[in-house]
Amino acid sequence: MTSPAVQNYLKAIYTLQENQASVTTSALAASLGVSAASATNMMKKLARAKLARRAPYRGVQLTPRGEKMALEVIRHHRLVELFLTRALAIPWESVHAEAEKIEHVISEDLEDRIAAFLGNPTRDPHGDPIPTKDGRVERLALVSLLELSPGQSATVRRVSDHNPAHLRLLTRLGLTLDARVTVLRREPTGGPLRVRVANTERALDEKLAREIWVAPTPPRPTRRANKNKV
Amino acid sequence: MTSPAVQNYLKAIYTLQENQASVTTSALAASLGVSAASATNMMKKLARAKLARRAPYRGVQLTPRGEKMALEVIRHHRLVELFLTRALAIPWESVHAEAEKIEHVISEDLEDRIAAFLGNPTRDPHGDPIPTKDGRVERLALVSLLELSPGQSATVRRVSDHNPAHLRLLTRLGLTLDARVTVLRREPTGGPLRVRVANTERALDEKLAREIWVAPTPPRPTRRANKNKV
DNA sequence: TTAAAAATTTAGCCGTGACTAAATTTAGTT
DNA sequence: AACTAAATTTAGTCACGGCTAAATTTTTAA
Ligand SMILES: [Mn+2]
Ligand SMILES: [Mn+2]
Ligand SMILES: [Mn+2]
Ligand SMILES: [Mn+2]
Repeated sequence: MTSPAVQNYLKAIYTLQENQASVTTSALAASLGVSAASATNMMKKLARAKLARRAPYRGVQLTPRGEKMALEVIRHHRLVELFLTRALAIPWESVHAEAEKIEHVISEDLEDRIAAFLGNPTRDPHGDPIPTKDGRVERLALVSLLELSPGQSATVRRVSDHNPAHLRLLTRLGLTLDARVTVLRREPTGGPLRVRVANTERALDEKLAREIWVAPTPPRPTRRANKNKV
Repeated sequence: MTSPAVQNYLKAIYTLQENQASVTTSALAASLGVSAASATNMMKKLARAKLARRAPYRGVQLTPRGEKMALEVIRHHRLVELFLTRALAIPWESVHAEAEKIEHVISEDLEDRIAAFLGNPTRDPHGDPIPTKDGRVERLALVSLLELSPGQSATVRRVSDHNPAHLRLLTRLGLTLDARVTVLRREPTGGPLRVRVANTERALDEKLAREIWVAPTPPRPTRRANKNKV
């Protein structure tokens, strides 16, 4: 019923809304690689369809209906990604591009079968949460690796999936999901981040480090009380 | 590069060419559920693109390039069908509709991985041959079950995949691929065909029987020479 | 052979989702 | 407060792939 174009706009708005409450024409246009005029057009269309609210010159916000539809597409996307890695052993840097197309064409029935096959998973291959069928998403409380201070340890929980080259690099560095990483030091502004992964010291480009999301390990307890783990 | 619409027309022309050398505007339009005017338009476009030759009022024929492209889409379709049955146990009556959409969006790389996963199969779940990557298709020498004379036995090798209800019925009747079937008798014109499958007598609608393609079993050898099997 | 019927093409239109260029509004200076 | 720069919207266009209605060609039947 809704076209791939509409689905892509909804998805993009949803994602951009994680940072800004209202999504700006130029942000949306940039995110989709489309002219500002095209974005304006579609924003109006979404508003007409009650999928978004729009204030001219002020951007759009998804309505509950729009958000639900965005989450449905995102669910398709992430299920397909995970399915491709699981069923065909496709590397994590390649699944995004395929899912970007397949997400628009699978039926609800196929979605359900894929989800069942995967055991109703909650995370995609890059650590992104998979929305439930009724449109609920876990909100991950993670920090970028870049935000850790020297000495802090953390576990990799999510990585950006948009740049295949980055993902290949992360694989080579051992920075895959659930990997333990310790920040050693930060070189001068804009310089690389030095970290230790699997007992090897690595230098991470700031751009790359920003795409790695981690759960910090609580600071090593001081002396007594060593067994307060759950 | 080529749109889903173009791919669907190429596929339809290819399929219709199995019967008529030149594909007629109305046949094409009917096969795609589109107006004759729309078919004419696209036929011109395909001719312009050198994917088909066209003589006004006389129909179209695929060029070698057009045929190659048609076979590529058909390969995608049949690989996807088989993959869905194998990887997700989706019943054979449901895979066609899904494949009809997915065929247009998978990359060459994904195609290759699916083919490898399936062990480079040569038949889809309905017995249709899967074209090779370089565009070769096996031409099956089968006859419709309807054409057998009473007493003849045969093996089911291919069934039409377009009608899910028919496929479900065939499953219930045991008329799946490689099933042995014997024609008992034909009721008066238009009447059902009586057959035996798995030691049960069944009545098949003419319409249904026409969609079942079989390899006839050579007539029972007379007396001597009973072991000439390979 | 000719008239009627059927098939095909042409003409003109529409919605979708892009685009560029121009107009307008908003945001940031001095 | 007034300009200027940046962002956004409007206006107008395009390709695509549909459609209907009318014109034309081919086929069939009288
Ligand atoms: Mn869904
Ligand atoms: Mn992705
Ligand atoms: Mn291919
Ligand atoms: Mn099929």
